[in-house]
Amino acid sequence: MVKITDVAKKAGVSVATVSRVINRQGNVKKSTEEKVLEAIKELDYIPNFPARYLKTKRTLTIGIIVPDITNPFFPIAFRGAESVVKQEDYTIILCNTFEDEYEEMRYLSILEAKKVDGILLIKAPPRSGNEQYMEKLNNLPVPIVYLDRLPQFQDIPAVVADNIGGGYAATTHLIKLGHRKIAIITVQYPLSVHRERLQGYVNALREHNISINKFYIKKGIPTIEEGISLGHSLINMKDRPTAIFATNNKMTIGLMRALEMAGLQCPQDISVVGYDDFDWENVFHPRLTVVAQPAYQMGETAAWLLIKILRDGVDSLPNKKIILSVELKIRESCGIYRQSKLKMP
Amino acid sequence: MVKITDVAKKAGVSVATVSRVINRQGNVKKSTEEKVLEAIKELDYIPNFPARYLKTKRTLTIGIIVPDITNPFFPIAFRGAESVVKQEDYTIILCNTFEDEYEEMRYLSILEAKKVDGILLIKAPPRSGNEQYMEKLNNLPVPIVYLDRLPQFQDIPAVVADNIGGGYAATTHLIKLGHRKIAIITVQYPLSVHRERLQGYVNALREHNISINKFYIKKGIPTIEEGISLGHSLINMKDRPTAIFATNNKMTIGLMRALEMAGLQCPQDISVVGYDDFDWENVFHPRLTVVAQPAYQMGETAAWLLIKILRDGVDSLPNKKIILSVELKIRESCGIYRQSKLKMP
DNA sequence: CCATTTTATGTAATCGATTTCCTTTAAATG
DNA sequence: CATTTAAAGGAAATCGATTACATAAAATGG
Repeated sequence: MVKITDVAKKAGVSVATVSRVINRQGNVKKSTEEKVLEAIKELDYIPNFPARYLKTKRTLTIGIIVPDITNPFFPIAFRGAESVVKQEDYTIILCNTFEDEYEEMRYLSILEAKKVDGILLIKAPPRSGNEQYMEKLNNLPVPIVYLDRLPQFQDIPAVVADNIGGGYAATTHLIKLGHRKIAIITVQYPLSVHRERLQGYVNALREHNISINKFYIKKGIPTIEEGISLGHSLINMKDRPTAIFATNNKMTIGLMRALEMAGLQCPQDISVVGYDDFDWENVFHPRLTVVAQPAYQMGETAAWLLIKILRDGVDSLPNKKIILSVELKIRESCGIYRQSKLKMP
Repeated sequence: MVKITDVAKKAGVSVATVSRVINRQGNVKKSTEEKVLEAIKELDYIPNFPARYLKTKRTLTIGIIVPDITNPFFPIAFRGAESVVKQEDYTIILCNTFEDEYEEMRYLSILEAKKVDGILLIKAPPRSGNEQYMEKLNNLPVPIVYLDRLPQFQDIPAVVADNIGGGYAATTHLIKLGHRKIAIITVQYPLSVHRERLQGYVNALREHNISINKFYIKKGIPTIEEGISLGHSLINMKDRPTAIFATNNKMTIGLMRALEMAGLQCPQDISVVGYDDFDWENVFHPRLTVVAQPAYQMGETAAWLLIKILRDGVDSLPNKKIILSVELKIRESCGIYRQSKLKMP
């Protein structure tokens, strides 16, 4: 492996000079700079980052911790983040936690040991009895920006979507179409995202004086299978809902599957609002009406925040929490409610 | 930051002893080991990886270079790879190239500089006039395993899917349904994957004595927009094909959109076979008949290969190239060809 | 032209671990 | 109990960069 001393020897200068050229700190004569550059090219020299870290304390690496990279929301957010950090020559270590806080803890320690310059964290649901971990999280030696999910109402750098607004928009849309029996399929984890979407749903119902039926509120883990099973349990209710709002994309897929298995047509027999907007949702049928989150922009913004913190410190931020708005995309999975058309089980 | 000397001081031993305990090299008395472990816990010490690298020459980090993480194939492969490397305590730097070989070159240099232990490369299409880069790729100082795409027929460690088989299976399926006018939408990049899928298509047609209509072979870049545009051009042909095989998942989505825009029903008016199998494809309509690749397993296998190389050297491999088989999933997007039902433009 | 300032370059310490080599201590052996 | 052997632990070199400090060379000004 060619190292800085080799370059120095070849160029006939000291390592200090080579270093100065590489890090363009000035105070190098034009002609020597050329000699050094020449030697670097000749030898195909690249500085050794881990060695460099020892003095500079920077790795030019950040970590992104996500619950599940196969959920299409996260790759989009990842790309958003990557697009901004690459301009500063950062590179990203990607970690999957599978919604498991222990995995998150493990990865966090590793990232700390590997001396990443900062972390973008999409939090796994907190486990009860693990409060001292939150304590640790708040005093991490490395800057951290929360993305999408806010574990508690704390004043920490974070980029989130307007989840209350999303839940509210979806539910209001269904109410305006005449639905009164509106169910919700959401996630049971103790995370802001899900609390807030449910809150938006409740707000909308309250505002229209629709009483809240607690049996219409189904919670589970965010998987397709769970979507199927919760979908089934709603379909099989005596007083079956005429519309269902699913607050998670994987559960939405499961719900659609459950409807199909039960022989129910969407939107004729039952209306559905899903969450997140992906390419295929506007092509295959039924075209889903969804709450679209600005996934890419969320990633960008979070990365931008982190870089700002890295550069100017956390106190330089005008406001730590950034809320991005969502958009209801009305397509074909919601119908007008008409008593006559409703099949009962 | 707490370092090994702090631990040594606290435990009343030398740094050498602490190091021996951490790396469990033996020759440490039980009682001293306990003292050291105690001090480590007390001080919350984690070894500094970049510093450690200087002596060990290992970062416990690998790089994965993908063309586009928002294409659902890649997150699945990523997870497969992660699932195996995490057992060896590796962590992954993920790099997106956007099918741009220059981006790939840039990332490769960075990964080299950051001293990753190995690289999993899903190649961007080679640019002409960039042959010396392939030369470099073949003599990289860091072990590399090719995944999915093989730039040339070389004897390098690689894990690929049976693309000829995939193209053949899809086309044969359509032929068996009575189709004779079978078009293909594929990718123009000079990569094995696409060459081979097309080869499978050609093989199947030849085998059934169906002449190859070069106007039925459409090539473009792998995006939804391109799928739409190539779909349009096929639909608008005087002698419109009765079936279309799309060899890329994003182009498949575009194709479906084009059919819809033209008012064509699938499978009644035209049959479609797509590529790759994702959750939603079995739920939304038309349910696509697809060639399913073992994405997760491909990631696993490639990671496993890489780790084997890291452990035992590249010469320890029984065979460098591993081909995994694909599966034709027959669903509802292909119909039996009947002359009478065919609408002509 | 010389004193002084500015610019250019080199020497050596340093970052935080691992590891070789050596010394000390303990255990085993006859 | 003396001697040999094995186990335990420490001192210091080392990995490949950056950088503080020292010094040499060039530029500037009177």
